[in-house]
Amino acid sequence: MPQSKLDSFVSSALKNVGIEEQIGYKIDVPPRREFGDFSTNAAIIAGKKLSRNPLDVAEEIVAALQKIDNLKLIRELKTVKPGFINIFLNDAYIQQSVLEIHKQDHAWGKGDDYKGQKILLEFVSANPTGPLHVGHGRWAVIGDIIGNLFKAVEYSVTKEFYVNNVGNQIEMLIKSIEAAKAGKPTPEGGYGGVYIRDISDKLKEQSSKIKTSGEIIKDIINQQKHVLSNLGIEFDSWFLESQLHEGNKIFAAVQILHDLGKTFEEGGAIWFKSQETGDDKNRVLIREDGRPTYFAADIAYHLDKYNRGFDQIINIWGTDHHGYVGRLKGAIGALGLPVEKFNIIIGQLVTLYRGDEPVRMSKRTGEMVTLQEVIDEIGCDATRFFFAATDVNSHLDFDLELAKKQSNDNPVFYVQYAHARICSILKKSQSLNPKSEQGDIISNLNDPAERRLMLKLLAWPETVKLAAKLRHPHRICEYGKELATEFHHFYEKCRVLGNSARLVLVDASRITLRNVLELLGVTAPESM
RNA sequence: GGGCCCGUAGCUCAAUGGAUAGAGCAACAGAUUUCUAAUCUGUUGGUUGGAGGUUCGAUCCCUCUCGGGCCCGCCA
Repeated sequence: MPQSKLDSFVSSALKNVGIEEQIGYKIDVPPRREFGDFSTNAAIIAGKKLSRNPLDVAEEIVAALQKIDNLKLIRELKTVKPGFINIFLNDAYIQQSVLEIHKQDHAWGKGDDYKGQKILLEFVSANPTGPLHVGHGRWAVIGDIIGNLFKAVEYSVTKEFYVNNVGNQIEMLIKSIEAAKAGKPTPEGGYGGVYIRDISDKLKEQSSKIKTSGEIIKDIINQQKHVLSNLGIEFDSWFLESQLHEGNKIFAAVQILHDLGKTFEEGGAIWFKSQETGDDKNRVLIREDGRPTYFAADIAYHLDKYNRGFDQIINIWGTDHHGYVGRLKGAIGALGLPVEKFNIIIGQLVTLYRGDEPVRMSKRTGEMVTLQEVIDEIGCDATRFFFAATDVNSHLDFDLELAKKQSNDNPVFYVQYAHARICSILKKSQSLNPKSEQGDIISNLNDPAERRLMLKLLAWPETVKLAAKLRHPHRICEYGKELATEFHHFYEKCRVLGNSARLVLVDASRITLRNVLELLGVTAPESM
């Protein structure tokens, strides 16, 4: 597509001015239309490198580009101000590229940049001590879409959910349920809330299949799975912490650290020398009473991930775990594993509001808004789009009132509406115009609105590539909104029915919008 | 006390170091004999928290500062 093609042109033009290496220039869509369809700062950077006037360098690059392209892709080149090169594309090239969209159809936007690389993506990993809440929803959606982005660039992705089904929290859960069953108050540090009562009520029923603590946990996990599936999310792998205990993998991992001289004993406990890796203090691996800590289990878990042979291991964690990042990376390094394969995406938390009032989540009282309630209230599509549309580095204020209220002019509907509108046109065109022919009609697309729409369509593959590289699902949402805007604009300006070239363009828009929504896991309705 | 993230229009958020900082919502004024008005066009709205610095160029990088969120367990 134009941008990647221009990129190869510019990089070979740079050789003509004596720049062979990567200098980190960019090819952008400029802020104003009169600056061209694309622009590059290559001459500015090259000028600095060569200690020459950037404008002179720009002229030379332009001359080289003209020779390379031979007037096929580029209609005009302009050098401006500090040394930008503004690029105007040939209409014919843009028009022909639109035909490419039809050929690629479902593959349109996908690439094979990372073909064959195996990647493990772990996210959500909520404790099986209660229902998923709104906060989990953010990671669920973000993780799922990052997974889709990775697949779009041909990573082989495994989506994994780690279940902490061992430890104090589980014991506390069982105690809380037993207390509720006996009509006693919630124990100190225990869990409250309706779901605890639900479980204890179930336990009282003669017919209930749920009896043991293992079954209680399993039931909670199944409920979590169910909610995720209501959001369109299926994990490839559910990794139970108990597997590590049963397989004796935790002690094995600690043994490796011990053999490498990374542990010591003090106060009856075995410690990891995490201070050597930059931690504030050393951390316990095996407690005084012989039980391993969560940290030890997590080390074993990540060792297991490495042993499964992934090229990249990625975790999505909330910022409440950020302090733990260095420690775990330190342990991985201490094991002699390649730390650079391991990346943790830290996301900011969701603050829930009901109007102006923040809704405090309390474990104790169990006062929380569950993910399922949100899905029930605003629907799967809106929930996904809402969580995906914001950079994970930003705090997200989730106002339930607003989410409900907006459900009618929520951006997701704006994008879906464009798709539905298109389907309606195409349906109508079939009855009016049973044969839509090919040929050179595509060259009739000369209206500015048509051109803008075409250029936006052609930006799709680059958008996917960049979003995958930066792991930024929100860029896909942004693109969806922009494309919908361009389409609606085009629709107002240009009558489609009876115009074969425009029908081709509309169908290309349909394909692109559908692929956008597909990547986001949002339905692409044919009517609304 | 130490660390991580954030601060952009009234509100919710965009902007891979680029050109005159953009959308949606809200407010105001318009557009429908016409392919879906869940749409479009226009107006109002900004010292990018503040002060320095680096750079041809800073919302973005560095230093300081103010404000907000989160973390600093032999919890998970």
